[in-house]
Amino acid sequence: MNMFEEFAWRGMVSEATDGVREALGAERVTAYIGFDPTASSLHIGNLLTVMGLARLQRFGHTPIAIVGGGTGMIGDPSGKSQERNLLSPEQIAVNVAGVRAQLERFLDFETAPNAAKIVNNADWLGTIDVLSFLRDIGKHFTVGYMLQKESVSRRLESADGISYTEFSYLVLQAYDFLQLFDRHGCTLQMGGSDQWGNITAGIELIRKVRAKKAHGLVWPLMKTAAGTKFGKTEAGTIWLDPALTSEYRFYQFWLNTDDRDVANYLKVFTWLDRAAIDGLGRALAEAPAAREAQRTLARAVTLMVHGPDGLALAERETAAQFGGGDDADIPAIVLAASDFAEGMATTDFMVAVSLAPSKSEAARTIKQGGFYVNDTRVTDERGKVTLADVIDGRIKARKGQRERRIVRIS
RNA sequence: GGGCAGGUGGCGGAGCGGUCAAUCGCAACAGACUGUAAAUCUGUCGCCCCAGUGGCUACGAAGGUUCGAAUCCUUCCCUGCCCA
Repeated sequence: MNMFEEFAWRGMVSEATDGVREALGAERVTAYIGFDPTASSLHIGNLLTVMGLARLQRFGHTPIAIVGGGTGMIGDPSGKSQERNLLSPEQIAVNVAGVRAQLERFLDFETAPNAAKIVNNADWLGTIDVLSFLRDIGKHFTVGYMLQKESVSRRLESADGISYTEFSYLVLQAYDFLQLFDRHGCTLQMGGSDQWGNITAGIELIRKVRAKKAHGLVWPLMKTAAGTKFGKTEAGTIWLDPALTSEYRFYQFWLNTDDRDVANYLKVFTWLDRAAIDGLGRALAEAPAAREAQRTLARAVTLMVHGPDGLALAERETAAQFGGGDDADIPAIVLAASDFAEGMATTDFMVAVSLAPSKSEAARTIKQGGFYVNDTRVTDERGKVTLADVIDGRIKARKGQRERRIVRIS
């Protein structure tokens, strides 16, 4: 099975240029994917992209990750309904460094002959002057062509419009492809299907100025069965950086995967082969409550992202949170005993342990019967938490069925 | 530069002088059910308190009219469409 077929069965081919399949089967290809440095950490939406590069490398091809230090200054209109806020150059520099460090965990940058590379498009976008850019690159794009791009046309039809800045993005990304073609012999660009327009623009540019054929391959945008955006939860984005999303939360995200999505996720986010994934699909159909498939998914992805120690941490905390484990494995919040000398208002307590964003909300949760101290439902929203609630130096607090906190009193 | 239409809560979108902290949908939160799933049903969904026919802040910004303004007027900022 060549790489294209592998991608196809994993559901990672949405559109591809003619000849990609043959090219990937016959030769050693250099391919790239872009990463937007909009944050200092990658999130699980990017993980899909990272896996694309990692798979590419395993098939003997050479992956290039391009960190968009230049294009990040502009903002890609694809898939965005509104103009983006521009980040400062300093912030982008910080983000580029963070993203680069994370990528190094997934790709092999050492082993020849197909070691991965990371490049920053600020290297060429930051140095080209306006006149050269307009003459040498801009000349190859007609406005009509650009207007036809879905990313542009949709924004034109929206109430917000599109600025000249974002309108130009397409050309910048096309120029990236040309640069990588010239510098690294890169002939394939991959990405999510929202990138198709940008990718084909690059292919066109290479054809026009170098008279060479380049390729594109995009996968479908990941959606959840429930129709929500993949990778977002109530708590926000799931980041790869454990400082932003703990190993436990990361693991839990995968464990809570909808039955209908789990097979797709296994294909995309793990290295498991077809037989293993089919087997897990059967297990899920026969014993859905066991959630064997979800468990395998959560273990595999957590191991890959956070390593064996991170996985162990996540599993210990899971055991503690959902029975059977030791409470000591749940990170405790420390509050001073003096705060409780005269009792702390329950609503203040909830805010202090971040189980409620405001006292009003805390009071509401209590009224609705959603707050528990030491597993006993609290009924008085104007009551207090006192030292009498401390058991073995700790207070257990819980909102709803799943949000738990261990508070250590010192 | 001219004309027209707009800027309302996380999003979409009502309201167009008092009864508006603001209809409704989505998202979210709690409860029931359950498999830490989905679907469904119920409740909630600006902040604060001494919890009330309570206080405060908020309908792009700043002023003004009025007993009273998200709603009227003025200026400014921003967006879309059309014309130049």
